[in-house]
Amino acid sequence: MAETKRSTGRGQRTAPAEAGSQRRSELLALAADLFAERGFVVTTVREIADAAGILSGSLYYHFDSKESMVDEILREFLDFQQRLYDEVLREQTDPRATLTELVRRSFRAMHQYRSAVTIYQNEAKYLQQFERFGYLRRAANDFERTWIKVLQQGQDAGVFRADLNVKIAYRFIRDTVWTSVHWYNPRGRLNAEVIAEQYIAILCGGIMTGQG
Amino acid sequence: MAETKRSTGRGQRTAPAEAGSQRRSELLALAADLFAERGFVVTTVREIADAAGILSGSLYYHFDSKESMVDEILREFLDFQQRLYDEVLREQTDPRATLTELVRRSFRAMHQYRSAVTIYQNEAKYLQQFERFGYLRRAANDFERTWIKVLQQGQDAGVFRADLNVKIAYRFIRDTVWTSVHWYNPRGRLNAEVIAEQYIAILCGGIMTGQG
Amino acid sequence: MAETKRSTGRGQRTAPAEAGSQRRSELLALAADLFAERGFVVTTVREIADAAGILSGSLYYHFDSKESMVDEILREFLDFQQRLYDEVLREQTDPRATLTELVRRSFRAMHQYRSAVTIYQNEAKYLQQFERFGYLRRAANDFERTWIKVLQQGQDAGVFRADLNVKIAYRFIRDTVWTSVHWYNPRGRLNAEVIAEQYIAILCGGIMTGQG
Amino acid sequence: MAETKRSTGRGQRTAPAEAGSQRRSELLALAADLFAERGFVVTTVREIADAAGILSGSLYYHFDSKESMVDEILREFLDFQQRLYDEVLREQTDPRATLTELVRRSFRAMHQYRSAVTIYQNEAKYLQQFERFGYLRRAANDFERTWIKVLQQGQDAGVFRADLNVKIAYRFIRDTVWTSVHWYNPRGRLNAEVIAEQYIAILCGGIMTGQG
DNA sequence: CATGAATGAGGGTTCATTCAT
DNA sequence: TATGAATGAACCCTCATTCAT
Repeated sequence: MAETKRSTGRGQRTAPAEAGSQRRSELLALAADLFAERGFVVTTVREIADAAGILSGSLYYHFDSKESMVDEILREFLDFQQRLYDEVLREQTDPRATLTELVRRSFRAMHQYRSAVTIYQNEAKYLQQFERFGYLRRAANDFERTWIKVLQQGQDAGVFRADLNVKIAYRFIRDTVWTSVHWYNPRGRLNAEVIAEQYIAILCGGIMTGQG
Repeated sequence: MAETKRSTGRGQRTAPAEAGSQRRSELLALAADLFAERGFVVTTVREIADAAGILSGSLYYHFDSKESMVDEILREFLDFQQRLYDEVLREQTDPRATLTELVRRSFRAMHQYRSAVTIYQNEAKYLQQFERFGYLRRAANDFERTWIKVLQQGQDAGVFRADLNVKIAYRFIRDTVWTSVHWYNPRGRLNAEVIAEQYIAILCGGIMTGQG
Repeated sequence: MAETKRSTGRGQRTAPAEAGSQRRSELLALAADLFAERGFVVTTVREIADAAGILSGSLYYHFDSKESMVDEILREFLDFQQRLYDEVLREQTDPRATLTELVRRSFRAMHQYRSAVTIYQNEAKYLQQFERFGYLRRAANDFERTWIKVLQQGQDAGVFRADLNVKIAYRFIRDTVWTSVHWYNPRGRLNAEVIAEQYIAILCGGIMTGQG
Repeated sequence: MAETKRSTGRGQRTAPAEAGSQRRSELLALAADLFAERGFVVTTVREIADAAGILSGSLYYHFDSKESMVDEILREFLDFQQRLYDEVLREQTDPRATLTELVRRSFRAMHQYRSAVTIYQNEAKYLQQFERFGYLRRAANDFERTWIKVLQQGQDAGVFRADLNVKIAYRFIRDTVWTSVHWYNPRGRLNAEVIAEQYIAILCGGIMTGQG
């Protein structure tokens, strides 16, 4: 029953175990991998529990809901991402350096938070429809503003081509960079740094030699 | 779903209604829009039926299963895409022209088969795990071979930069082009042609002016 | 998941079968008996389904939730009760006659809506805590006002003893009358009419001044 | 609950802590309040533990089960009630005095064992179905016999009206008196004594022949 | 072509209870 | 005495699918 079930109006019932617990982190990592690999909706709490070697009900000792698991996974990544962007913007002033550095660090983030990034890519649209995940949209908007500002400044400074629509260029870069998480293999030959440099090369100079 | 859920193994009863029927196409279009908008797993047959103004059970007069609906949707798009690529390869010989034409027509396909493309982007990985959808993987491989060949030929001919890893370049282009379906608005200011040309511009020449 | 489960924001999803259906009424009667006999919380949807000879999931073709079943059961009874009271107030003007008639018809209602009355007695307090059932409190207040007005008028007219606190008297009567549903046996020797007359006898002999 | 849910049949391990312990009583009082306020089934052991500032598992050091908590609560009240009735019957011989005294002391008991009385009213029917609580039925029967005897004696003596069915009259009184616990507010204006006297007034005025 | 009613498997979640520490 | 983590059974509900009419 939607209504008569939970909302007894008694207390908050925050996540049972403290937010910092060891076990929590382990379980969260497991869940993140499954959500990334198979999809949030399709992954069952029983699968997560199986992966952890416990029963599904036991997960609820640590978490309020399956929902709150993704929530925690995504928030952590988004916070990290936010700090990372802030850092770059503080350190760099040159538009080109800023842009390449944003790309480089995005790839590094992708390497570090691989599952979270995948989940973000795949599930954000679905999750956004629920109030609880409104922050996903806000974060996306913040990131967009950051990139667009850099691109605009570079264009104004004559560093980036004037014939480019910054909005399109932004999407071009964003999609290109972040979608790679879908095939990026952290243990493969093509590590994050290599890919980043290749992407930067194409972005900055295109694929043509100039003599086509 | 016969395969993804029940897997009764009872063999494929042919779809009750003729494959070409009018009503079928309408229902398929409705389903495609919902699958694209909300996701295949999350879209219920009842939602599709609601959209069509009938009851969910009635859908089974037209289709074997929810599964067979996506199947049909994806096959149609993939066939189209195949023909389109064949065409380009027949018409063009110049690597640069081939590449730009592939991009251009991809955008055109995206415009025409918007829902199908979205579904393909979002659900292929999920659907591939079922035998019935093995052709998705095969199609992806075919497309990859096509692009890679073009890129390789261009690189061999000195038209495309030699320092690029063709595999990475391929993925770069593929992701960049096809992911745009997620935000492409067929009724927006930025129509498919405009975006295509901007993408081609970035791809070929990069975003730098050369004086950065 | 509380949030990601239902609220897709698509359409109302009103009770699947029309409100007036035959089968609905049968199922509702079954549910009412169980809710009355065993308690709302303790009665499982499987028990209801078992009683109806179907599977628990099938109940959801007819009803949105277990909650909506009680809702319907209670509303129907409350509406009836409301009409019944209105009728008495329209027909009678003499306080004593009004009061005895209210008692008589309450017993008749109890006979007719036995399960619903029991559910109301037992579960109202629990259900009221949920917004959806706010009308239970409102109905109770309405009924209270009706009785209190009658008692007050009778007291003002010198028909009812002046030393009685009307509020206490009201509760006395209400509890005495309605609680009897807990032991009333519709097929027993003591039928509703007999009990009603006895109760009226006790009540009137008690609250009358002797000169009514 | 060992019996109501698990029924492991493993026999009653004696409660870990001494039956008379201080902490036990505190916990029991807390539990009683919650059981009375929210209902036995609906109250979770976690809620009780929360109220006590400990974890739910810790309750099991003090008590065998949730079941054994109500058990203890109800037994204590029932014992008290039994002694109280015995007392009245020893002290009084006049039917009218006996009856009014029974009412008076019932209200006093209600005041003192408010939560226990509420629980008894609300949950006896549910709990009786479990063997362990068979004594609830026996106690109810004992009480009934007591009242009926008094009523019968009064009727035989010509003190109570002859046209009353003693069984109905008993139920009338019992329900009227005990149900008031549902709205009785120990800190309200209408204290137990006031209500008792009003109830006695109504009752006696009604059931007396006038020549008592 | 469509309805109405059902199936049956599974999903997320709850909760009394256990037990090693 | 209490904690922390888990168990396991049950619960409400969803949904693709079936089928007689």
